[in-house]
Amino acid sequence: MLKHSKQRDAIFLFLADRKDHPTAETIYLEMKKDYPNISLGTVYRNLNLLSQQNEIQKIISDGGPDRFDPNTKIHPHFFCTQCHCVLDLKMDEPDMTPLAQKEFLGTITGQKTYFFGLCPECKNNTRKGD
Amino acid sequence: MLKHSKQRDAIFLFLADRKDHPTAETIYLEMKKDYPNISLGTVYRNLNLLSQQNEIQKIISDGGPDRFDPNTKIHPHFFCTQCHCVLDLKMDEPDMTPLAQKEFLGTITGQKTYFFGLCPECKNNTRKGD
DNA sequence: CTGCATGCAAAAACTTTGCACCGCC
DNA sequence: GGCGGTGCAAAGTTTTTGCATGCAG
Repeated sequence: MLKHSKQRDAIFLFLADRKDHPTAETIYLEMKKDYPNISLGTVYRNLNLLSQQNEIQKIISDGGPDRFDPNTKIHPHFFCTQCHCVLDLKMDEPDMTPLAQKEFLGTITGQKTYFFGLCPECKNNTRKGD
Repeated sequence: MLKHSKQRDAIFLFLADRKDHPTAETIYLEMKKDYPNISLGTVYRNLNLLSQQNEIQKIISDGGPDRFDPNTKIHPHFFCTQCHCVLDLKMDEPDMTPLAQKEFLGTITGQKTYFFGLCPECKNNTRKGD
């Protein structure tokens, strides 16, 4: 179990309230309002510590900065290729590890699933002729 | 359809023979043997072009450099947390897009699934007491 | 006091890009 | 000759890290 520190607890609590999968930079800027002296390095250090302890989840992204999710359950994320938003995606049976483990000789301990496409909003705003 | 160029074709053909999901750097170094003047920028440019055209697949990784796979079908990859190798993982029903699309109001056009854990080799080499 | 955590800034790691030149059609 | 592709190097972006200081137990 990870020890506690003021900043680490604050980062964890801050993230717990967010459903928008913020980046380290966003977290840093937002936290500065309450902790004016906090540094970006500390934010990165603690986000990495927390995700290593599986207290938060790191969302790896292609190109842009990584994002962070307070929900550590295995669940897929959706990346909009147009507006670049990142959404949670609800589906039955998101955990494919039992199925994947069946034919695999190693040991599976984690899974990340990402979908790509147009988010509901971009889909509606995109009409023929655009 | 993407036009052809000597280097682009060579990169594509080089990758087609590899099953180890090399990084851009590896591809660059290996290709230098046959194309001594090729540059890392060209390798990156063409790998990006090819993956945008879905002629190859980019494997996003946490921390390390991205990797590239000649197999563009939806299939999961496995990252060993110990030796950091990247393997293809065989499983039934790797394409979850129909299931994910069912409850999602946007449009899903792609999927990437990554598993993490110990690869078969590392599992065997890790015994109690290590 | 002791040790871990922090702030700061520099550096590292990876990737993209501007530009002049080259080669193909 | 025109145009896209290339090589080179510089710059960009994101993340990590070394080090002196700070704070909690």
